[in-house]
Amino acid sequence: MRKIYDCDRGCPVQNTLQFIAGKWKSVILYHLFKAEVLRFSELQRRLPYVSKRMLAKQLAELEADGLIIKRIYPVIPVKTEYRLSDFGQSFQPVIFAMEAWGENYIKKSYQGSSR
Amino acid sequence: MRKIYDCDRGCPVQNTLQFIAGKWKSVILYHLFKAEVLRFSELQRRLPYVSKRMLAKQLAELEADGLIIKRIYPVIPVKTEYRLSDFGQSFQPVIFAMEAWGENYIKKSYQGSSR
DNA sequence: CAGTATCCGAATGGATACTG
DNA sequence: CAGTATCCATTCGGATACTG
Repeated sequence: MRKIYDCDRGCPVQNTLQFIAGKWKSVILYHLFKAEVLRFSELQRRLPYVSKRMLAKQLAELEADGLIIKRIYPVIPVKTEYRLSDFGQSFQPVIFAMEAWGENYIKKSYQGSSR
Repeated sequence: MRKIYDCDRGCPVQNTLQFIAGKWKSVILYHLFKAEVLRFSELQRRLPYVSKRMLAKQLAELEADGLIIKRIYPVIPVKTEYRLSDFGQSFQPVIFAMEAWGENYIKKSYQGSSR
């Protein structure tokens, strides 16, 4: 993902994936849809299994692709905030479809045998 | 993806991703939604930028997870067919949301400046 | 606080050759 | 045809230490 040479420009799904297929991108977007605004440390708390290094990298890519907006407050210690851009907002149907599937899956898993 | 230790069991999106986050899985599913049944070679033609090795691996994982069904015909040369299982079908809303986003993106890209 | 730099082992994935 | 096996370069990603 991200690289143009491994993306089929004619395939709609590929076009979508080039933006959200990063290892943790969909989850980051999901949390931003839920919370509107999140600081770096708040994202860390929501994704405890993701290293700081990876989180920073995924956020940088999302920002470079224009899905999220980073706001830095020049205070000490530094404070940053991340939120979805309009472009990022446009992925709502995709992320919410994932959420819906996952919620249904969890529900069924608790009711008895999964799938 | 795939590994339990990098999946937050409480996050719906993570639950979904553990099945479809493989590098080419969503695209494979997408083509199976479109075509119903596809042979290995037909999938290769639809994903020319994916190596045979990778395609086989992704298909094996999708089958192991129960999203697709593989049918082997004992003829020479061998013939195999892949199709979605009911479980695989359940991802339709997710895959179609990706398709819809991608189609809209492509349309806008051709109309003028992208995003 | 919010990162970045460096080191380094682990995993990824292409190319090629081989098989029933 | 539909894979699998092997080799090997590249990338990934964790741990740790450092910075404005």
